[in-house]
Amino acid sequence: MDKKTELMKHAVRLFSLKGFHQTSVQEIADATGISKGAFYKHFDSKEILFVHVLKLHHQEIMTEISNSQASFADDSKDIFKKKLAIEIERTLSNHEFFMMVFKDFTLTESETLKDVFMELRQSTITLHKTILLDTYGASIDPFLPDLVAILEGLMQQYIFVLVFEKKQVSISKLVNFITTTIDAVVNNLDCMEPVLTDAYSPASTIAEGFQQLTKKIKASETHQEKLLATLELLKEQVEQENPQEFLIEALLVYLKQFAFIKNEVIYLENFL
Amino acid sequence: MDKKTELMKHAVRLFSLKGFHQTSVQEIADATGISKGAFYKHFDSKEILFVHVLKLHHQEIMTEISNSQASFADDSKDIFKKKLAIEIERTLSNHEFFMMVFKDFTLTESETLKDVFMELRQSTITLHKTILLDTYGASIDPFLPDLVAILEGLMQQYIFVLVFEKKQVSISKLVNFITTTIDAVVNNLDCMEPVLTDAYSPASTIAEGFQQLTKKIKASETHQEKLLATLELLKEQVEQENPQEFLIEALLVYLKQFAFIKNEVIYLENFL
DNA sequence: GTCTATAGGGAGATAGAC
DNA sequence: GTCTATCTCCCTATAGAC
Repeated sequence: MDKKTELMKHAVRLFSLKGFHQTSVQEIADATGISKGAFYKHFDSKEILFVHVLKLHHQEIMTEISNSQASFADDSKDIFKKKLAIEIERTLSNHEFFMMVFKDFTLTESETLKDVFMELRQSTITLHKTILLDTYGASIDPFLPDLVAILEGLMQQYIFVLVFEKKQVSISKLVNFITTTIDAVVNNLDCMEPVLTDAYSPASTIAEGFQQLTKKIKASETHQEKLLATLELLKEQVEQENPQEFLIEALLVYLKQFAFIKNEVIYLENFL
Repeated sequence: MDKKTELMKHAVRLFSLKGFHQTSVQEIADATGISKGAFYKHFDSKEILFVHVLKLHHQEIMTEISNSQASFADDSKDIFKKKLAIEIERTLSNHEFFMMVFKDFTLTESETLKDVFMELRQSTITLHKTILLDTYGASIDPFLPDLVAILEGLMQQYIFVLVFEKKQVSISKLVNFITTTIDAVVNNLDCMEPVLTDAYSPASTIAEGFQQLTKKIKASETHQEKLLATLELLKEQVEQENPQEFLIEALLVYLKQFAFIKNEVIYLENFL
């Protein structure tokens, strides 16, 4: 194999593993078994190497999609699906590379930052689950993870496009569009099969809700004991055979007073 | 204002501007008007400062959504829309900060890398426009940019979720889900108003198609002159009052033989 | 709390011999 | 083409005086 290709192969691996900035030319050279000085005989800079890698990846996907052959039985929608499948498969099989952006950003060394990201992400997902349930009712339950994915995918993509293309659109127009899109999907759920079935069951959902609340309360600085005791009592009641409804309600109202856990409480409430 | 808050404010601005890794503690200290040494009396490390900033941002959005008041006339869908609007507005108003991930990744100094990203992105969008048109027909035209956004948003989000939650799902199931989702949206377009109306017109689309092709051909190394001449002839024919259809067709077939511009040619073909 | 000075460690890129 | 040695620069974080 060509030394240039070999360098690129090792670069992809290292970039994927540690991110672009966190990978030094020295490491790439070491992995390939040449010196740093020799590296610069092949590529003028680390950045140019990266550009080559990027273009190669892109070209490979494009070529494969162009060359995908339709069989005679395929209608236009089958072809559509085939092309999507190629793009998704290819991206997934190089997913480390495409996730490099985040690797580069989150210093993988520190676990702290990763934990923070996870925590914030979980909190956002809970929020979205809650507002979807409140709006479309409990019948969407089996599709909840998928609908969250759709909602978040749409929001992120539109924000991205608006920022990058520097477009000005009215937020209300955008919100209406997204809502109508989700309406259309929800109305069509009968014909669909969920993709993100995370071993979904009411029991596990309730447990998850309690767990999140406990975590959040423990992470806070105020009223820890009081809130944990409340939560414990609530758990007892919920698990009892003859729960006292008024007590559960009262405890929920009480918990909701604390703004920093309000979303989590509302989420839990949906399943009780 | 508290020095700690002041440091955070300047940090946000600088991180947004240059990315996390590209911003040094020295710069943050300078902006705040203190020395680097003093910085470390307030935050143990640059990373901890960043964690504080992240959490603050998140908390602000969450609090605002929790506190959003519904008026009496609001039904559940109005509330849904209000909450989405808050989230989108807030994210957009801090968009520099949320785009930091990319700032951090793409070295803003070098224009080369930015250009490459743009070029690849454009090429991907063209591909998606093409396959959407091929599948759903020319009637979706006014919604094309929106449908591309939906398609790309869905694909990216699912790839992200699958990778991050380390889930295994069959690609064909996912592809079916995405396709059915888009079906539902397309069937519902009558009730919708496009958001991304990029001064859309057939004429400008054709011009855009030609421009992309020219660019791509000029960027390549082989058959430049031949292909440019073909393109020029095609342009002439298209702009003529009585175009010779067989010639246009022949030229398109000829151009499509060159794999590296095949997608762009097919895209252009849709509008001729 | 704030400063200056400095430790201590990479990084990207080049020079020049072989 | 490949090596070693080196230049130059910038970084995070700390030490110690005030």
